[in-house]
Amino acid sequence: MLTAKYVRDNLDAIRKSLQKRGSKYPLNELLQLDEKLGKVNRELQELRAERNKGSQQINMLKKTGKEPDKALTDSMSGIKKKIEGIEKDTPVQEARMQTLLWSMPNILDESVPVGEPPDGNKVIKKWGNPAPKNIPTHEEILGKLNMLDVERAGKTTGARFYFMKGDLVLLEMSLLRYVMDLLTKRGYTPVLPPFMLKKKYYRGAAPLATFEDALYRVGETEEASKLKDVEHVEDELFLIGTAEHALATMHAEEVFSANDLPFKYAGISPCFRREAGAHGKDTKGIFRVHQFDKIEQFIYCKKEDEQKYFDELLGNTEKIWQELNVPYRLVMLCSGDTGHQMTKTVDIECYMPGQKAYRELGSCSSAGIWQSMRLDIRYDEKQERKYVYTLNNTAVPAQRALVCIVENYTNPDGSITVPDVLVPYMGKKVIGR
RNA sequence: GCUGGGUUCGCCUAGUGGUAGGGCGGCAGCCUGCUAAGCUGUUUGGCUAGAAAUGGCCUUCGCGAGUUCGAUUCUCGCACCCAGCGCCA
Repeated sequence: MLTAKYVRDNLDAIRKSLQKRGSKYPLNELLQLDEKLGKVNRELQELRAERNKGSQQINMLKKTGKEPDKALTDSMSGIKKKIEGIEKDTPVQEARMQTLLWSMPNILDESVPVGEPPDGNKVIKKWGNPAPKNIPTHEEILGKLNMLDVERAGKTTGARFYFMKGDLVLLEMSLLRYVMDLLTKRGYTPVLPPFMLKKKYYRGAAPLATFEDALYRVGETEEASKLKDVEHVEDELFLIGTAEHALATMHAEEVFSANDLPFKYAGISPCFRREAGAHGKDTKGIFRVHQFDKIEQFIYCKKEDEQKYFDELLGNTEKIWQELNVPYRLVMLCSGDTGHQMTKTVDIECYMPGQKAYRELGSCSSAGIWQSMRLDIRYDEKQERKYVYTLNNTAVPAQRALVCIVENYTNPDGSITVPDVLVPYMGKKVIGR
């Protein structure tokens, strides 16, 4: 549950973090509102205590067969009126309070460098030897092999959709199965989640702003369409933008014993994104699309294990790209680039020889307790009940990874060499020949 | 879509217009002494007093509204779950 108490208890850190992010979040409004509501709450508590006492008196009298006298019933109805008077004014303020709490950005980790992208981001590791190549775009290469058709998909569905065909489809399946096998060996449970979530739960996994420019809405009811502005309409579904969001909601409203943790999941799902803010960027091919398949790693753990599992998640992804033999680098995102609900993020960027640039192929983040507070996911340890820490990292985004493999493995004759680790899954060493 | 049943602490379950009880599990302690058991307490969230130990109060029976001095209980609306029927890959 989200409470103002959390804000009071972490006020210094929150204030510092908001400043670091350059956020316009109205913290002062929240604090003033909290003070006001606190006062009202204390007043209400006293009145309720009085009411409960009076009710007990009446109860005792009735049990002994007596009726309460007029003085008592008069004072009781007086208290009732006072309570009703106070309660009448508070819902609007409380709703505002909830809005403020829900929309508060996460507290940035100490290690996040201050700055704005792209200059503020820091390269923290490099692997492999990037070598630029003069080659056609992936769309041309795959188009010639009759494995990719974005034109027909553009006609039937729209821009940024695609038909993948032939061995390219099998290559994707090989890639996904290879990654899933690697993660399973490392103790991750494969999960095929629902591809849609109720807003009530989705808003606990990702900030509300996501709904406008990133998510597709489905299953709108008549009531929902009439009451678009009302927060409490729950009967709407949103297509997931990533399995992370489904995996975060999977354990909503649960309490674990400390011994049960951690939970390690490998979620596999299509991802649906509106890409509203990306006009003109990566418009060719399947590098940036509205629908793509992805395996996502997700961990629920105790506070003290956060760093350990962050490193583990990152290590898994590094292992995958090392085995695929693609040069990559790790980039620590700066304060201006770190997502609203994350405490810190390290991007993995793979080298694209054709584009002659490193491109983002995944994001490893800690959400701290941002998600678990909103989704009520806790664990008991000793006498205390604590919020679970949630971490997530891309394992492999299939379409983007295929672009990367095509650029790295394309041959002069137009065929594509299958990476060694995928050969057992693919059943051949070259496709398109 | 229709009809019926349900939603109570981490899990299971009782209950009633008047302080929400029991079991299991967890945690803390005691006793004991050996591969386990027994006993006691505790187990929604928050406000408040105190240096602390520890108190006091409010809140909590899916959500919202109503009736009432008082609602977990009665009434109305909503959500979700389950079963059956219908439809269906």
